[in-house]
Amino acid sequence: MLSETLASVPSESRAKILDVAEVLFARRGYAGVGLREVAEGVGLRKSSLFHHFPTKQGLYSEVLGRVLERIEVSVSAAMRSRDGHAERLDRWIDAVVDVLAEHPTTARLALRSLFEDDDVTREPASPPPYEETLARLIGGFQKLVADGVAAGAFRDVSPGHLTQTLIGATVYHFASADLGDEILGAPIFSADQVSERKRELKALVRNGLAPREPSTK
Amino acid sequence: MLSETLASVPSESRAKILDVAEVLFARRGYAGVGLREVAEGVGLRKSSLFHHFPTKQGLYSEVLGRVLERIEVSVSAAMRSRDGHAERLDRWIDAVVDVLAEHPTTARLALRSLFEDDDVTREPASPPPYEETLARLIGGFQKLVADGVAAGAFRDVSPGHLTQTLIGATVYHFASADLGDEILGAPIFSADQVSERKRELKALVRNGLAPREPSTK
DNA sequence: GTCTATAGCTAGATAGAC
DNA sequence: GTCTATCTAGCTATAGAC
Repeated sequence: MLSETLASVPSESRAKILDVAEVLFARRGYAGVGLREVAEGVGLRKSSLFHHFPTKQGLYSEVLGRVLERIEVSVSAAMRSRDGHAERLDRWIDAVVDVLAEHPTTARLALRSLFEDDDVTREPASPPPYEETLARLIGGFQKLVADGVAAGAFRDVSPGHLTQTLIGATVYHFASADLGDEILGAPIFSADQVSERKRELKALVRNGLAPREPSTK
Repeated sequence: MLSETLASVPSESRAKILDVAEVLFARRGYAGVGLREVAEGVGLRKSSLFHHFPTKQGLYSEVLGRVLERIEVSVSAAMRSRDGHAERLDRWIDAVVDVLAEHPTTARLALRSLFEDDDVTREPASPPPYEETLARLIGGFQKLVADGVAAGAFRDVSPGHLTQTLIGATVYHFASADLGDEILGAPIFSADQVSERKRELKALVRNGLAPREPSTK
């Protein structure tokens, strides 16, 4: 237990490598980044990286895993509440937007993990370790929507399609960088635009999912 | 004029190269694809590609250009109508979903052009030729929303944020491949799921953008 | 844990025969 | 227009000294 605690403290180099690699992989993807470039960013020689990460694939997997776990921590914390379905959906949006807005790398890497799935990590037939995290994240959201529909809090939407829509609306948005800035006319990562993103999304979803007959209220 | 018509007929090899490259670039991105692989798919030797496309960057730019023009043709045809704002928004969604659903490569390449912008084509400082097409597409949609808001057809949403949301909801959706299939429990490119995508999106947007007080209607 | 050196390979691109 | 042959440069990864 004690030794595990000590062992789980990453060496300084290891943490630095992960940080540098995260920035580069986010920008240019797995194939677009060379380990030489990573090493230079860290201040090491290329071959020293192999002491900490035996393969490039392994490094990439760990980078993706860290990012997805970061998202899951934020989201699962926000969904523990016992509020109504609409409120929990609001909090899901808040949590996802906040965690994606925190670091410019997060959404880009998450997006790559969502649509590049098999082709980057394709050579080893083993399933990537971060897929489990991803499945939990998506499953949790889908259940929230399905429960809300069943309870009559939302109109009869397809949980799967709404999931896809909200992933696109959050992850794509914060991955869009320069183009997003141009479309909004302001930096997407600025505090103003981040909170406006939350407001706009929550309003669209609240209105879009409201049951047809405003029955009880 | 006549010579231009003749010259604009692409040689068979040229067209084949573009087709093969489109599939590969969609799957693995610019850096992830080697020209040897492209040549093999076409049935040529690697060096023969350079007769048709002097650089890899040029080939990639042409592939992206074709894809974005394909989208623009479909979308601009659908928006020529003189209907109301809500109806034109419906048609925009129909057109975008249809063109993205037609070929599995389209959305993936479009997505790459949207969020990888500067980093793939980064070395030559010249602006990529397909950016103009992209700007027209996005500008057209933003104007439609802004006009609809000004006319009172939609509630007071941010055109920029809605643009981002709908790009994500359409382009990301059809780029998500295996994961999308898993989330929907059915192939995203199947006819059923394509028309359900249209229904779900149009319903969400119609309800989500409806003015607060159902005034005139 | 970091280094130098290097293996082994593939990349994009060019030269020139046919 | 396609080919073979080749150039230069980059890549991931390994070996072994310190």
